[in-house]
Amino acid sequence: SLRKRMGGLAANKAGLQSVDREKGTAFFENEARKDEALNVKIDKMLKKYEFLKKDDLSSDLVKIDRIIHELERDRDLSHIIVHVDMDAFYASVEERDNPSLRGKPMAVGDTSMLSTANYEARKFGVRSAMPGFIAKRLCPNLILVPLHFEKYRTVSMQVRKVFAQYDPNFTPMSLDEAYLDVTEYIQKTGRSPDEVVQQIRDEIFSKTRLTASAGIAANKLLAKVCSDINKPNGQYRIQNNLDCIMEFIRNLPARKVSGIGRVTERILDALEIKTLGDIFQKRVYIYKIFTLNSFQFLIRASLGLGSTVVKSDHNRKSMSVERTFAPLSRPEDLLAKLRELADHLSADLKKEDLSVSRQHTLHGKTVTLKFKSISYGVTNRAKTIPRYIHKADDLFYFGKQILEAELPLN
DNA sequence: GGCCGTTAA
DNA sequence: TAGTTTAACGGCC
Repeated sequence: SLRKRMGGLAANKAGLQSVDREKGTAFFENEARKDEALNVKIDKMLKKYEFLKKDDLSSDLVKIDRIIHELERDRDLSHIIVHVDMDAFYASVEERDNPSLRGKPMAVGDTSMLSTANYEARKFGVRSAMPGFIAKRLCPNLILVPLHFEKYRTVSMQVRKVFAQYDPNFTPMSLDEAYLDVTEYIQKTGRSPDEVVQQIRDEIFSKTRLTASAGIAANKLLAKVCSDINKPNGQYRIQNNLDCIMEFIRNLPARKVSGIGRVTERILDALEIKTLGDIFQKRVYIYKIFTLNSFQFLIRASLGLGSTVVKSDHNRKSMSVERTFAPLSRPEDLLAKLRELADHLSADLKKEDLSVSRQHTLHGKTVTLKFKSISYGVTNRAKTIPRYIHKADDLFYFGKQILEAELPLN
């Protein structure tokens, strides 16, 4: 599909949580609304949980343990998977190229949003995805450096060249992160996983003067958790051995698993689940309360199971562009904004077409418009077209239909 | 198919 | 003064 998005109507100040959010702003009000909605959802789950506690769930448990037996039977410990993650990537690139920044709290981004903070700044509670003006209050001496994407892309290409030598089919996850399957390389060279990964990191450093951290394990889920353990500039391995994996998993906070975020953490917490070990213990309740899909995901995590497939080919499913801008409500202003976005998106489409050296390989049939209101509420409106489009005029035309159906805004 | 929510970087 | 952007996926209707 193809999505066309339109950011809207931004404004205001800040919200709060502990240090980084302030009460009494539209942003905070919106956060509070979302929070309340989550509380309601959690309450419902909790009610169900209290009922289930009184039930006899032994037949469910039999069913579940049959599922688990099958998962266990398919466990694959034959791969050595590596997750490599550059340390504070954008910030490190900026420090490298301007040594006067070293040792000082610094973040890459602007007053409205930060991409990365260096470790000095993190000591003050400055985090990525934090607005720069909030960060400035936490750390008045914080130096803000604007983004230099071209530079990060160049560095990323250098790093990827290193990866390719160890696994030609490595999976890049972003400019600064990738999964590698080094099983073959290790068989070929007869060297140890730790040694090989140390060498990858050394090579990255000698090519870029930047440090990376890495996790080594039997699958991607575990490797990803591991790459965080000795960050920055370190690596950690879980042996390809069931006992080692289980030992590692048992007391691991659920939140460490990629895919378990703030909301899922809070839901699990309400069910008295903190660690992956707890997930396994309470598997019957998870089975009864969550969808089958979510149950499968959580139970696999609790067993330390994860994908061992590392491949480079990737099919994009959508492309989008969005902007947050000062409040607008006049139709002609909104249409002008839509025009900009349509032009921008079609240019992005074309750029990717050219990089594959073909013409108009990318096209889509669903156009989505995203609206953000002055109260920070977000709504999407989509329309699927009976043909494929890619031209700016077509994006604008169908975007306009969606927009006009929503007018007047507010 | 449409819309919403969650997650991640 | 000021709270992003892009992509993917799941759930539900």
